[in-house]
Amino acid sequence: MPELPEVETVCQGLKPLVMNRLITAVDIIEPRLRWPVQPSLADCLVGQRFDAVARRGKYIFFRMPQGTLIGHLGMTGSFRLTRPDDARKKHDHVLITLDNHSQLRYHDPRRFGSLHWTQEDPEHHRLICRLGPEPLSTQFSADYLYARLQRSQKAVKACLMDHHLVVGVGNIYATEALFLSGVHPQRSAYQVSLPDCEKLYQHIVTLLERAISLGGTTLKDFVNANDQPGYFQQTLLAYGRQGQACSACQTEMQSVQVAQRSSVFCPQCQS
DNA sequence: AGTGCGGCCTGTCCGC
DNA sequence: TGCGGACAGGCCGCAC
Repeated sequence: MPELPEVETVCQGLKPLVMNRLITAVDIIEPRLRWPVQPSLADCLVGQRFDAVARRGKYIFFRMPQGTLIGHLGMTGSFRLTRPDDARKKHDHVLITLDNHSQLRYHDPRRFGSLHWTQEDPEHHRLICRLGPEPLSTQFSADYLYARLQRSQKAVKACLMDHHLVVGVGNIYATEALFLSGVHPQRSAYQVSLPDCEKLYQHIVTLLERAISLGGTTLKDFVNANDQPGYFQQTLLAYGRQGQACSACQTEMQSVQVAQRSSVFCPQCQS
């Protein structure tokens, strides 16, 4: 499942492959994604050239002269570069043919991802304009986190995963940051102290930065791989470890539902 | 206004 | 071995 670091890696990997390439054809094989792909997408894209590839949260911006293609990978989405005549794989939904005899393919078994074309500034797009700050920007800080948590009755984990508060913190990183900070996922947001916010902030940043740097090491061949990066799974201390011993105190890790997401925690270390 | 939940999907895993 | 059902997950949009 692509989290922010994977999306960042995807962007950096795609950039040299598509930059300045002209789109010569677009085939929409399966329009039923998270939102139906606009039928006009093909007409909009043909003749456009890739000016830039950028990330905002978990969204990818493909900037072109007359608009921007906004992509989201959902749970299982991926882009890969193929030859136009390569056999289509199951769940290859959108094929974008480039002028150098290559083809950019959007592949997504669960179809939780999306593709949108917009002519306006993508920052003004309805899916983008209300997003919170980037976690690795100066807009995000312990003080900001504290101020936002103070005015919420929700569970702290639900807040961390709320993209209107901060983007790019999914279930994995929220679970890990809470464990490393000793904060119970179900604690009310307004009961998280400033020192705890400083810990949470620092762990979120460190986790994301480390994952991005590790993602970078596999950057070269990711377009050919499925999106199952194994690197972070080796270092996960809480996510997916229910029933196992806590790495710090050996207490059995437990799991609760928070905002419809499984949340693993150590009942001894987190309160 | 803030919060909670339904729904969109398929691959994987489990029990029978 | 085959089959059905539960589960996982990002995130919008609706209902309360």
